[in-house]
Amino acid sequence: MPELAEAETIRRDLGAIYVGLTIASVTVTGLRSVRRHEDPAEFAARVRGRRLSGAGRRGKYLTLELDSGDVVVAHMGMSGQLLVAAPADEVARHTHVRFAFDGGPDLRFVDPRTFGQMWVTQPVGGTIAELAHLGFDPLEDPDAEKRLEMLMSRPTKLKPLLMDQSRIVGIGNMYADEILHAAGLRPDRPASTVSATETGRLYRSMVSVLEAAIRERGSSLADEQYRDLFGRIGRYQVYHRVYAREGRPCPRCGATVTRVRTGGRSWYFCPGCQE
DNA sequence: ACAAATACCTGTAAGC
DNA sequence: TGCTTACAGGTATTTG
Repeated sequence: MPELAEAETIRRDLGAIYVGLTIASVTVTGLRSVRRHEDPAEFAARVRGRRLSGAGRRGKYLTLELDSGDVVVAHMGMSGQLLVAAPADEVARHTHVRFAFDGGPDLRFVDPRTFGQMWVTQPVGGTIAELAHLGFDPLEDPDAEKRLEMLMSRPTKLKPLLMDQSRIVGIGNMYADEILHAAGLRPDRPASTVSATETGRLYRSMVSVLEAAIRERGSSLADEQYRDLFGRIGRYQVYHRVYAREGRPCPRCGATVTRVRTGGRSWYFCPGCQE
């Protein structure tokens, strides 16, 4: 469930709490969460006893760098949470993986829908093979604006384009709608019809929405499924202008926010000021 | 190349 | 009070 802003919030807190600490033990109780490993014991054995040397992010994927050179890659899927816990704390329902640290709190992976997963892998020349298909980061890549411009020659509709992780990473259903509203562009607009001026606006909207969302520690919706490491909800949902606001007035032009369903997914936009 | 539907799961809310 | 249905931020794969 976390998109870029939520993953980035988790990454920063993970780094602050756990980098430098050694993983004392790993307990896997949910086999599906480590499904890339044939044997969950192999995952645990490769991680146990290693010191965490860094906490990174590639799109919505979190990367926990180990002193062995291995990297634990984690994706929250729709419902995954990484939570700090005291060793004595009761183990919550749907807890699939537990890490105990020397001189630090436990880290627990809780994921009811089990779309999330984690695995350990060895990067080759700094590249994680399983993440090699991912596109550019809208905030981290210094050439992000130019790369976005290059994508605009395609006939693809803007929303699926923004959400395509092989082109741009980190943007999901929610932030795609918010970014397109901020840019004043309809989600079904073919990218190839977007002018240079509009592309500039799209780029700046992408940056400003994502940066603001990170400042507010991400978005938690009505179900409050997104939680940070400490179990706290985000604050950016307060600033949402179209997402999950069907039937309400657009804060910019007053027209009624519309929802259309396609591909089993909801698209929210304002028919008044997005063109 | 692109668009839409489906599969993978569980939990919750809404409707009857 | 049940029971059924729709829906939920993710990715990957299949079908048209």
